[in-house]
Amino acid sequence: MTHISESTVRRLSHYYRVLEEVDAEGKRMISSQRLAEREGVTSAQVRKDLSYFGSFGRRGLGYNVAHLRAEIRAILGLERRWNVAVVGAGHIGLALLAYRGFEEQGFDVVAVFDRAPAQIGKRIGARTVLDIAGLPDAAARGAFEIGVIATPAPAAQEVADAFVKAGIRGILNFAPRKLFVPKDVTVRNVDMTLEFESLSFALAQKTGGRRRRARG
Amino acid sequence: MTHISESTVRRLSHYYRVLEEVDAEGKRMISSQRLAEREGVTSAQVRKDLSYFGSFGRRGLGYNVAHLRAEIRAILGLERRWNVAVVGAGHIGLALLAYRGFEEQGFDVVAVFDRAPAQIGKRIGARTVLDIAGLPDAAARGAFEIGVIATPAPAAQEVADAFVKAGIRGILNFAPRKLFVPKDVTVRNVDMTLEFESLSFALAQKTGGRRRRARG
DNA sequence: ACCTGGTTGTGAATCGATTCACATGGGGCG
DNA sequence: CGCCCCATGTGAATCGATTCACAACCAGGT
Repeated sequence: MTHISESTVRRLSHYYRVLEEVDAEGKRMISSQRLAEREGVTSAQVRKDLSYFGSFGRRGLGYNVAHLRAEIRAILGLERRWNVAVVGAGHIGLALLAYRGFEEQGFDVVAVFDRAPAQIGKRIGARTVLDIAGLPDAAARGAFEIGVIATPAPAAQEVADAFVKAGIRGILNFAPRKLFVPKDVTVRNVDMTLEFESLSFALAQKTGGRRRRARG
Repeated sequence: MTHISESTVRRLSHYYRVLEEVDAEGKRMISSQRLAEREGVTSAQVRKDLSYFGSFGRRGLGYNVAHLRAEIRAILGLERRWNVAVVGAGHIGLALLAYRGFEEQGFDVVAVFDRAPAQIGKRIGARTVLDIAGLPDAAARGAFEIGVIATPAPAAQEVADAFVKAGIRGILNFAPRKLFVPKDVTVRNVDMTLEFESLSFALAQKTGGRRRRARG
């Protein structure tokens, strides 16, 4: 398949959400134009994104909401459920465990690992924090397909290496550190500090009248 | 100033982190090459990013670590502290409040708002959950410059509108919904479900041998 | 003072993603 | 049936970001 850009995949997720809503509103058909408006992109963008995977619409009519929704669901691999292991039982790890939204979308957090003896054995809802030493076995057993890194930055690469070694090929990284992994492993990063800094930059630009390129 | 792309700003944040580490390691100088390696980008990218703001290096020598760090700090607007208000005292809101990392980088969560009477008045660490009705006054008083939306999706746009009306120009949105704001307001989105879906897509591609463009 | 090895800063070239624009196909109505 | 309006799917054009490649520069050694 011609390579699909990350932006396209992200937009597909967005379209999927809009379609869920539109479906709930009882609408049968939707045009690329209206789908686009709800996500703040152009209609050509919507059509181009979809065209990478097939042609799902009907000229003159638009897209059948339920059908397109099912197609995107299949494209995104959401027809099955995915098991997720979280490493790090700190604040982010706990928030992930407490949040039910992922289960609704097909992602089940089936295990939590930590390194600190103080954490191991602790119960969190229905789950027990496991010793990180057990990670390779659990992964080998096929207990999960996605690994989440919710540790402090210094431990992140180490945990990533453990995931990779255990055969995990999808990693969600919350640690503010670039991870190096083989190219058949996919990493997505969520870095809230970076988002705050990005806002800080934008605000400083606006208010500060930031100086131009100071040469010399 | 020639428009700075979001990617450039994000990379600056990354460089800043690397410089903190390198500084802690006691190194005086660093080349664009080595700075690049640690973030998995090219040295030309590093130099180009920096060149938008000035020329901070010395040919033949590289960059002075402490100096470059200070420059990026200034560029990102991190020389001052920023006050943050969080709307939504659910799991994400609580995780943000519990995490100390933001304070270290200069972001103080000074207020938490919620709509539900059951939440209002509740104490969270040193803070008390406030009635959302008080948001405009607090913002008008200049109590905070950045707003975080940690509500369920249906409430997100409404909260964004309230922030905008109150003069807030930087919003961090955790709700899985596109926000529409005037163009002088900056929004950054953190959407964990979307990241999971992006991983799901990648994994499905790998294992499934996903079908090609099905025409007709 | 000159040469050598190293590194920046940046215009030009390349690459990839977005947008344009239109031929193609579809339904409804008279 | 024939006409009109509508909306998709997609090649071509555009736009923006990344990478290339090299002149300019720096320090240290001889």
